[in-house]
Amino acid sequence: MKIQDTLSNTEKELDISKKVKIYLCGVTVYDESHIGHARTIIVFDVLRKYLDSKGVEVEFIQNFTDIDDKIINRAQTENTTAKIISTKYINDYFKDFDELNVKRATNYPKATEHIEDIIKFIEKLIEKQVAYITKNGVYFSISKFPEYGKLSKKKIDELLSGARIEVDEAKKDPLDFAVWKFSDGEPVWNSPWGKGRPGWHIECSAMSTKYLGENFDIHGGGRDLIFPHHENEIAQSESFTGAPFAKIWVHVGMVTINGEKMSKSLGNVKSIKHVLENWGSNIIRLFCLSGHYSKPIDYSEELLKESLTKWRQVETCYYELIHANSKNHEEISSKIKKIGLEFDNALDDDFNTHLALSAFFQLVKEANRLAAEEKLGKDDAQIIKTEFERMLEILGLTIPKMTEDEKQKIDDLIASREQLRKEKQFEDADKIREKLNEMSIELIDHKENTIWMKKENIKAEN
RNA sequence: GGUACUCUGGCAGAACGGUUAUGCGUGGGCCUGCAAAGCCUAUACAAGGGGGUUCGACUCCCUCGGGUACCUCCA
Repeated sequence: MKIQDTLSNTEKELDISKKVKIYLCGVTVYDESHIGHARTIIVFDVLRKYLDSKGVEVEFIQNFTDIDDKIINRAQTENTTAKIISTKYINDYFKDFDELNVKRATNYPKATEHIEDIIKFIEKLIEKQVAYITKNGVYFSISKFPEYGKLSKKKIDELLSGARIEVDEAKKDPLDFAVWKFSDGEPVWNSPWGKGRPGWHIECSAMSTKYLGENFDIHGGGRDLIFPHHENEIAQSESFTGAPFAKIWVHVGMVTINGEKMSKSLGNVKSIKHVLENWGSNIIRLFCLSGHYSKPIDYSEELLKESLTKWRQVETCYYELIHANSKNHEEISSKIKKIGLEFDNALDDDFNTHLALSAFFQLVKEANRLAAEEKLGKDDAQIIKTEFERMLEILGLTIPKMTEDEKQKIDDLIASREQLRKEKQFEDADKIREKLNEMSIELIDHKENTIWMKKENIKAEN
């Protein structure tokens, strides 16, 4: 499997002959998660499920930044503690992402629970003389890391001319960044240098090393983390170990709204909760996977509607497959195999989920075609269903399960409708159909039989 | 201002130095008691502008322009 690496700007082969170790920069828990977070995390979720499906063991670490100025500010305005704020939003996070059918990470380390590790990390940086102490805190000295800027492809003098860097006379270089900030206010921890709290970037260096070792396979996050976050992580970690940090850097493009970035100031942030309520998890996942992960994707009703159309086809396909009972038959196994290969090839080639989805929809179309032509036999359906379910699992799409009781009830209603139709009592027959519609059950009349499908209720559709 | 990425038909989005992408949408049809769903079929002569290389460029090179992101916290 090849993946584009931001650092070398080339495609790199991911070694799947042994356990794959992934570190994903998660969220700062000071507010609701939004659709941008969802995209990054869903992309990594599919990557992970794909590796799972190939039998590759994956260790997946995703941090929570639970100490940060924004959390503290929020706590102050709400007259509460940072701990309460971060706990609340971590709970919200799990609620949202469980509903999005994202598999839980191997571990979700939190900055506040790794202060010891962070302090040890900083101690070594000081020992190696790449970090120094000022009256404000402990700073990493970028002049001690000659390769600074290699990830973001920035030159140090160009960064300086950006002129938007706050001046701190105590720092040796304006670009030096804090690994430890002195502070008296809560929350606060003791350190060998004085009371305070960790800087932002240090937690990821300390925690990734702790859980995954010095050199792991993939380090990822949103594109906006390339600078300064990941650049600084590289500087710290490679200074610490003297060895290369992550093997492959993967960055997921931004979600824009009408071509603009989502931001609080523009007031265009779409929370996951809100979008879930209107569209549900399947549509969101299809939407997030509809473009190449590295490119921006524009959030629009039109695109979501397109995903909805596709989802309806998928639902139909599923119910055609489980009800298939045609006596006719068409040889399809080689075709299905080919589509499955296309799906895998797409993902192997820099994780092209758009092409993988089109392979998936080809499969759906093939099944629906056979059903329409009354040629979907039980055995054929089984062959297609195996492949269909494999893809569904990797993409993280879910078709709601129904109880046997519900199914029986539906079958009974269909049987009485059939009777009425035979007796040409169409008005009464249609009443039953309407009644089923109200239960989100849609009937599909085939020549030989009538089958039903349960349509997911999508609020935005109404 | 700098840096990175990007610019394909109404929208989304591929491949490839020379062949129809594909999907959504739209038109028509099939199926049906009627619907719905689904299927079939037709439909776009697209490549930001300008140059160049080439027998031939959407694909390579140069240049101009547009967009987004980053340069400050951000997935």
